[in-house]
Amino acid sequence: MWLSIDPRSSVPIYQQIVDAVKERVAKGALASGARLPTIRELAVDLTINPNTIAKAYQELERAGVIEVIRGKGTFVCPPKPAVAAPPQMSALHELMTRLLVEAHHLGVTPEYVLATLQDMIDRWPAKKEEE
Amino acid sequence: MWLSIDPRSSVPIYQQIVDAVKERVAKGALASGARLPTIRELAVDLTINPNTIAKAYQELERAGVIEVIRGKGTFVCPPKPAVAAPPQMSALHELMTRLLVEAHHLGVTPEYVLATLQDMIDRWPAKKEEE
DNA sequence: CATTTGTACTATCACAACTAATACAAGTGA
DNA sequence: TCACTTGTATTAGTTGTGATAGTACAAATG
Repeated sequence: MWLSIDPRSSVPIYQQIVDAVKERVAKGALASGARLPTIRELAVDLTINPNTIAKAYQELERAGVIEVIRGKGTFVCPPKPAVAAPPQMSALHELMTRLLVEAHHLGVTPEYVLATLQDMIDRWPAKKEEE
Repeated sequence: MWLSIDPRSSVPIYQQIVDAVKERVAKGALASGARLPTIRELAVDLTINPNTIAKAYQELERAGVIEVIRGKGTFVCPPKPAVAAPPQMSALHELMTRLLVEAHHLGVTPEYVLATLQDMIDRWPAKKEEE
């Protein structure tokens, strides 16, 4: 299947699902319009409660990542138009601060972080260069 | 004072303390050798239970950020030597992935993330240029 | 040796995550 | 229209974590 969950992780199951779907969409592994498994299917597949899947899907819908249609299923939303600095930029800012703070305590220089991030972007699966 | 805690946050209090201290150390606001408040002082100051502070300090000690000495107090550890790629690099890798994934769903381009991070590094309080 | 500082332990409360079971609502498709 | 599929809602119960409270202990200071 396309999802692996660790029930023993301290990260809630529904959050793991949210993160996994977000990452797959961002990397292009789940294209716009793709259909996700139904709540009941996924529940059987991962042997977890349907309510937990439902919670994850609701979270993803609030984030604007998927669209949920009763009787049909759930689908990946079209990508947002690129924006320079959205109001939620502070969330990204916070992530970046945490990144630099963690790096500092691991003895990693900011320059190395920057270079590694650049490299990661270059290798990003959904790169548009070849389109 | 030097710490503000939000008891209503979903982030555990002890975690807020850990994050705040780590950030201050990384930014140079808490220099190596600086003495932190005693557990009991902080507990009174923040009107929270001493056990909670103790938990935060233990976590910080495990992370190698502070050194705890009975009868004396707790002190900021000397900085780690700069390293290219430590074994814990995967933790940073994960943070960077999350950063790029979140950016994608906010409609922010990787290039903008990179530029903002560069800017953030330039403005980092503990910059060594003027030494 | 009194004091200061951190450590350890046990009990208790509150809350969030998860499970479970059931009933309901809305759209599909013949 | 009607059986079916799909998501939604509700209620109840279990479990684990965070936090409080109180007490006792250990180690270094001066």
